[in-house]
Amino acid sequence: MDAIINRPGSKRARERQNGIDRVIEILDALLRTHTPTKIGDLAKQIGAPRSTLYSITNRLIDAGILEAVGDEGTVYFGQAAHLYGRAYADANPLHRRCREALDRLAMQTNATAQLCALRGNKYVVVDTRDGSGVFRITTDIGVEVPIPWTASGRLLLDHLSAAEILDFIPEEDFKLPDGRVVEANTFVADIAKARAEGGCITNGLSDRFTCCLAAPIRDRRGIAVATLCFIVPIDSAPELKRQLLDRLIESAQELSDRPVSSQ
Amino acid sequence: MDAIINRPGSKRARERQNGIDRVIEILDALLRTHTPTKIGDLAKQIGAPRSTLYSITNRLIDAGILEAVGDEGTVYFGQAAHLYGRAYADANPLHRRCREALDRLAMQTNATAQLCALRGNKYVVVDTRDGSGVFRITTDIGVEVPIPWTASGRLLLDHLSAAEILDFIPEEDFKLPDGRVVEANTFVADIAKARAEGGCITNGLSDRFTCCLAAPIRDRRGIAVATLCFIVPIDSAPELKRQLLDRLIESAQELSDRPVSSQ
DNA sequence: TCATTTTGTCCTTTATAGTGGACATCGCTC
DNA sequence: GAGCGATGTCCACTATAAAGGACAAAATGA
Repeated sequence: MDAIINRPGSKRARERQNGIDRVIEILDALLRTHTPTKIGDLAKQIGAPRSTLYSITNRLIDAGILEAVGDEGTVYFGQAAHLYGRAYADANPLHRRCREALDRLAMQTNATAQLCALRGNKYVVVDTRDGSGVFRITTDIGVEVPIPWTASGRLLLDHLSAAEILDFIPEEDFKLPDGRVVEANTFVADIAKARAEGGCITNGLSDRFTCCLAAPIRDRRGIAVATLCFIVPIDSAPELKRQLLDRLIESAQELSDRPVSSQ
Repeated sequence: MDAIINRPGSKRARERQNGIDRVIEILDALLRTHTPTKIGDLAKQIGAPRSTLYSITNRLIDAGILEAVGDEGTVYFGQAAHLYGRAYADANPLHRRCREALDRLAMQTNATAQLCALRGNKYVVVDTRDGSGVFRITTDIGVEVPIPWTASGRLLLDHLSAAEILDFIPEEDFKLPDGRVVEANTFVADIAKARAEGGCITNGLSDRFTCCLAAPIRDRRGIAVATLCFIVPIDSAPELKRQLLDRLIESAQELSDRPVSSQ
């Protein structure tokens, strides 16, 4: 009722799956894979009979939600999916305003500006504006990333207790891509610190060369529903980082709802 | 096999509908309505039992494909839909290149530049760049418009015979919003003329104040899969219109595949 | 060349999900 | 307060769709 939580990847190995659930599994699998995929591979990935997959994907292709890509038997999202997504982005007031903020931030600073949020128990980039600067190690939109790998992740779990945080994040997500492990206690402390400071800076976390700066966008209740962030080279001057973070915090605050009082 | 045709609105009044078809109906209804809608209204629009709609929409909300909007019982597209759509737009090479072309065109000319295509037997705007000029009577992305109302429509049916064209377009779509009726023969002649000239200009068609300029993007087989267009005030100088159209034609040709030869 | 895997389609079976009611709550208006 | 429509939930029934094979054809590799 009040959770921002939906878990697309919740594993229930029912014997016989509902068609709608299969559709959802297919779409999520394609989003994870992030590349056109063969029907047979899709079937394997979601553990469904091939015959079922053929039947469902053909219907989705007819509807334009999926498209047969190029020459060889692979499918990916179709034009209808694009139209649905644009309808969402155009109608959602917060999203609209965030896009404008991203435009401004990227334009003024030449850094890559991103809008990030939770999807299930992962972090995803929802929108990006690539700065005109050369530096560009950017996560693709929609790709799920373990929460502890990110600065934004340290803000988005703001409202949870230490126990809830550790319960929310899968064990294995604390292992960074380079093999290092984020200590649970350190992570919880990071979150508290980020909350106190109203923003977060991480250096060389998800990869060795990037510094991520993030500030929270909050709803009336004070819960962080999204973050604005910058991606800059790790060797940027500390003063510059501080200055960029301040800019993020300012923008994010403008995008936040007034805490409970008026209305 | 070789048709760009999918008819989202094909009316089959089956007694008992498949869940997946219901999902497609729901998504298309929301796209048509283009606004958050109450479950009961959705049920009426697609002719489904309310109980079914509650069950399906709740599942789609869990998956993030739909979202409960604001306070009062309405639903609309959700964040997952946005992510799917971005995945499509980022992965589709033609779409990527078209976006860049739109950016350039809108930037250089200050006019509103659009990417248009067919969806079933209607015309839709797939993407837009609003020019910095004040003039802005823009169709929303994804909203279906009768083909005869548009300049692009006169290019997108290029490859059909007169009979096929008239068979493809619903009778009632020839009636313009102001009550005038586009003569079938005139329309077919318009298409031939547009094909010969490699572009199309319409004045005051879908509304009294706008002039639409369009040029076709073709695949290997020479079929127009999309169009680039400009929206300008109807009283713009003819030389300007001509100049803008030439620019469109040039860009559209660069985006077109080489006609069958190499490869 | 033959062996092996993958692909796309088709068919039968049976668990199940979409129906179409009923029902209790609301929020209206008169 | 009565009358009315809309809302959200629940339940039993049965048409149907997901399943799980089988099959031919195409692709792959040895």
